[in-house]
Amino acid sequence: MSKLNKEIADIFFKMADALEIIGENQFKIIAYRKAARVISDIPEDLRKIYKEGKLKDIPGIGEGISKKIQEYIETGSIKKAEEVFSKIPEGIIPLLSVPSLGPRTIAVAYQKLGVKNLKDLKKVLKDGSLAKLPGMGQKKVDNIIKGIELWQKGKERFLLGEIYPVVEDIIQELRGHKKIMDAVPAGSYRRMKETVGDVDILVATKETKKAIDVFCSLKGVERVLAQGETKGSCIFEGDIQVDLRALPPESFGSALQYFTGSKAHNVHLRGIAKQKGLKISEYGVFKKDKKIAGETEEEVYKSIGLIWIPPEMREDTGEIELALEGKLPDLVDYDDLKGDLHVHSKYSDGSATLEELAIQGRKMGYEYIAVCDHSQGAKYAGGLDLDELKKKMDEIKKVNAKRTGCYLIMGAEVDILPDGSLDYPDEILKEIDFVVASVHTGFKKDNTERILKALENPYVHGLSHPTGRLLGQREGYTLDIEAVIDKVVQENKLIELNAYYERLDLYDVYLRRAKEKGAKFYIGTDAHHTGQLWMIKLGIGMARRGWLEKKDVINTMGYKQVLKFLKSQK
DNA sequence: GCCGTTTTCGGCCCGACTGTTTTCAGTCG
Repeated sequence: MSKLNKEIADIFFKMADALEIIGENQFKIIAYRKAARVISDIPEDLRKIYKEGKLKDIPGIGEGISKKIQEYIETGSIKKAEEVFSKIPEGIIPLLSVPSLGPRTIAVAYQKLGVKNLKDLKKVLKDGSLAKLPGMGQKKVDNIIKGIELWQKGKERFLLGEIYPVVEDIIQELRGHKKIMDAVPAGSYRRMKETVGDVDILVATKETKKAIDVFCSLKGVERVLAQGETKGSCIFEGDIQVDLRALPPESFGSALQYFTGSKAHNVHLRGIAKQKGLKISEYGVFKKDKKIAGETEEEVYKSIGLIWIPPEMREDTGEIELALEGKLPDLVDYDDLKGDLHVHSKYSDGSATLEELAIQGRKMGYEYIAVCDHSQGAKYAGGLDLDELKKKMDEIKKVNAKRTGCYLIMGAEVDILPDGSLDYPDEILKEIDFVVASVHTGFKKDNTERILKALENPYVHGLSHPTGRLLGQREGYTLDIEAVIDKVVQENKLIELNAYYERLDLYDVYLRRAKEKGAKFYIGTDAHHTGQLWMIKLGIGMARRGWLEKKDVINTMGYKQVLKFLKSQK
C-alpha cells in the first residue's frame, strides 16, 4: 500500500471510531470503515486515481468521501476530520478495543465523569463513580476491569506460523475421536491471514457436551476458561486461546461459513440474501421461517446464487461478484506443489546437509528442492565464496546421482549490492541453475533503483522476499512496488512468495496486483532447517489469498519441466 | 456516507447474551 493510501485509510478508520463515541448515525460509521478498508486494499496510489478522476469508481467511495480524499491530497488534511477529532480527547479512542467496553459507555464516562484516557477510566472504575451512573452497575464495572486486563495482556496477535502446528495437532486429535464427525478451524486462521487473534474451531457432533469435554481435556490444555453445553474455551501452550463450538451436523455448514468470516464478506452475503427475501445466520439460510440450507457451506452459497468461495478469498474484495457469475479463479491447491524453491543448507547459515534436505524432500513428496544459499558478501550468513560454490555444485551432482532423496537444484540467493550489481560475477551466475536476488542491507534507503538494476541482469531468475518486511518487527523497505512488478514482467523474471512465517512476502494485495500485471511466481520456505519445510503451507495459503492459480506458480511444474523453464529464462 | 431490476429517498446484517431493567440498551462475534 502506498504511504498516502495508508495515511488516508488511517484517518477514516479513526473518524469511524470517533464518530462512534460521538454517537453518529451507525451507517455513516460503517461507511467510513468500509471506505478505509477498501483504500487499504488498493495497491495503486490514490493520487493517481484522483488525477484520472476515478475516485468514485471505487466501491464504497462516493461523493462525500471522494471530496475528502481530494482535500487531503491537495491540502494535507481534512477539515471535517480535524473537527471531529477535536470533539473528543485523543486518549479515549484506543479504549474502543477494550473488551466489554463499547462506544456508549465510553461516551457516558467522558461526558459525565470527564474520562479522557485509560488512567482516568481505571480510576472511575475503582472509585465506584462509573457504577453509580444510570444503566451501569457493579457487574458491568467488573467486566470492564477484566476486559482491560485481557486487553493489556494480549494486545498483539499471533503470527499464523507460530500457532499453525499447535492448531493442526488439536484438529487431528479432535478428528480422531469417535463422537466427533468433523473438526475444522474457522476465522482468520482458516482464511490463512498472516496474523491471527484467537482461534475458533468448529466440530460437528450429535453430542455437543461430550465434544466440549473432550476438547477441554486435550493434552495441550493449560487452562480451561469456559466449559459449557455448546462452547468451550481453553488456553493452550504458548498462551494461545482456542474456542471450540460444537454443532449438530445439520447446521455445521452455515456455522462454519458464519465463523470463518470475514465480517465484511458475511455482511455482503447477507445483503444479497436479503434482496432475495432470504435470511442467513449461523443456524442456516431461511426463507420466512423455513430453513432451506445449512448442512454444508456449498449449499449455503448456492442458496443465494453463488458458487462456493475458498476461505482464503473471503475478504469482500471482489470474490462475491465473481462467485455470482460463477467465475472464481481455480486457486493453486495445497497439494499442487512439486517442490520448494528456496531452502538453505549447511553450506551457508542452514543446519541441514544436502543429503538430509534431499531425503526430507522425498518424505514430503517433493520432486525437487532448490538449495539457495547466501552469496560471498553475506558474511553474517556464511555466504559461499567461489571455491565453496564449486564444492557445493559437485556435491549436488553426487547427491542427485545417488537418488536417495528428491532432486536438488543448484541455487543461490545472491545479495543485491548497494549499486544494484550482484554479489557474484556473471560468469559464475551463468553456471547456477536457479539464481534469486535479494536485498539484505540498506533497509532505510529507497531500494527501488537498486532492485530494478538487479532485475536487468540476464542471469537472475527471480526476486526474493521483495518488500523485505518482517512481521511484528519491521515494515518493508521503501520501495516503488509497482515499478518493481512492471520490471519483473518486462524482464521475464519471477517474483518470490517467501513462505517463511515472519516474512510471507510478497503478500496478498501485491500478489493480486502482480498477477494482474502478468507476473509469474515461485514459492520458497526460506527454511534454515528441515523442521521448517512445512511452512510451504503458509506460502500456499498466502498464494490463495492473492488469488494465484496453478499456472501462475512455477513450483507446480515437475523437475524436468521446471529446469527447462529456468534455462529458457536466461 | 453510500447506493439503486421495487428506490435519487430511505433503506443499510443477524442473533445471543448480559446486565440493567420491567421492556431494553450495550456489547460481542
